[in-house]
Amino acid sequence: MPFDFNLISVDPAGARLGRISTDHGAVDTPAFMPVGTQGTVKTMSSRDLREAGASIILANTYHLYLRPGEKIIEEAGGIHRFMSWDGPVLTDSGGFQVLSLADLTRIGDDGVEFKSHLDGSTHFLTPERVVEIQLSIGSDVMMVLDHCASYPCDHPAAAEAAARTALWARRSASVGGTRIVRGGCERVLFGIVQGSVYPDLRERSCREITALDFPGYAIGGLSVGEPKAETLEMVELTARCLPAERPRYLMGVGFPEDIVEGVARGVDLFDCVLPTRNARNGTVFTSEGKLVLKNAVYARDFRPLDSRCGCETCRTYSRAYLRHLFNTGEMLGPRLATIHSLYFYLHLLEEMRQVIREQRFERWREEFYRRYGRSGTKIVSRP
RNA sequence: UCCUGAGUAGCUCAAUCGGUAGAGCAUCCGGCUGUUAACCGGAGGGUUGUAGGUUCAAGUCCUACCUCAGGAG
Repeated sequence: MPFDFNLISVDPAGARLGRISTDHGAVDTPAFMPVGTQGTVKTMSSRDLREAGASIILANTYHLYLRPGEKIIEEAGGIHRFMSWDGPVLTDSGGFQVLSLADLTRIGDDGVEFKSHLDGSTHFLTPERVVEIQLSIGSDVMMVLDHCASYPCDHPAAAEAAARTALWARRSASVGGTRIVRGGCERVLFGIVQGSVYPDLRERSCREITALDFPGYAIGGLSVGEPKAETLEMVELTARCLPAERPRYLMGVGFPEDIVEGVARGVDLFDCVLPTRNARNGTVFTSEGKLVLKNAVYARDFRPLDSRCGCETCRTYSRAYLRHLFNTGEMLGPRLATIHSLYFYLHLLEEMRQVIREQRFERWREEFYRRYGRSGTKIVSRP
């Protein structure tokens, strides 16, 4: 089945229900993509991911290119076979690494020069080369190489990054178009909108990118340090400029409340390291807010992490036990915490799909905040 | 009983010629947004075994005692 996006319904509030079809299966949207940068969602097996409710995962072109190298993944039969994940895979282009590895990069209109964070070797990546690498990796959704500007970023610099992103989008699409059939599977290329926090730049970027007719569009360069109100304003504005019949992907977002607000503004796809990274570092997300496992209050708290959760961790283990695992440095701790937080995220999205289907997203959102807290960062009730 | 060595933060140890006590771990608390992250940051915590002495000044030098370890008998 070729790539397709079917917009099923739109809630009166603006939230969208849809379905993405790929040769590796379907993704009901709005959806959250667990981040598996190096071809693994840290601590999670493929079966764990399925049981947590994942339908699509994200991997990173830059990291896989450095290690093990895209040729090895190609020899293995592609990323799906290599990591034994038969669902859809989206690969990020490495555009974010332009920002996160800023000390090791030099950027020009031709492309980006990376100094490998592993061995210091230098690599020059062009937008064309990044598409070719992703074709070798075998992802279902490829992202164009973009220039993700830092924050704060003045207007001229943001304009330059957005213009470069548009130039690179054209060059990316010139490799084989925006839909490429390879190995019996259709691979699609998503464009990325930039423009920092400047409405005029966001609008211009939208026009330039959508002119290239990508099968999907990402909103990039947000949640890089700007105030939340600005993030939401940019999401809202950008979503309005994007074609309704194509999926919209808000890159790198976010906290549960950020995702709820993104869905409310018509976003279909999200990814973020927060549920996995924070879990490994001892903080999990629950229906009542975040829970910092290492805190002493949980030493004798024998309740599950989240009484409303049905994950393996919550069905089997207590807060006190998880705290013990973290305090002793046992590796089961990060694993059980990751299982929980991903389950929580993925089921939060499932819940949102349900209420959009039933046209009651707005009321549900109020209920969510009553339980979770407006700030979304409160410590859950003490024992 | 004698000889030698050692007693400093909860633990393991630093501290120059005598100059006004630090670190790692542990504890407690934060942070983490397209992963350079099982990571990073902060805080609390001391009558330096006890009692004297020398000195402007003692964790440091001297005396006695206490405790521990090793050795001798």
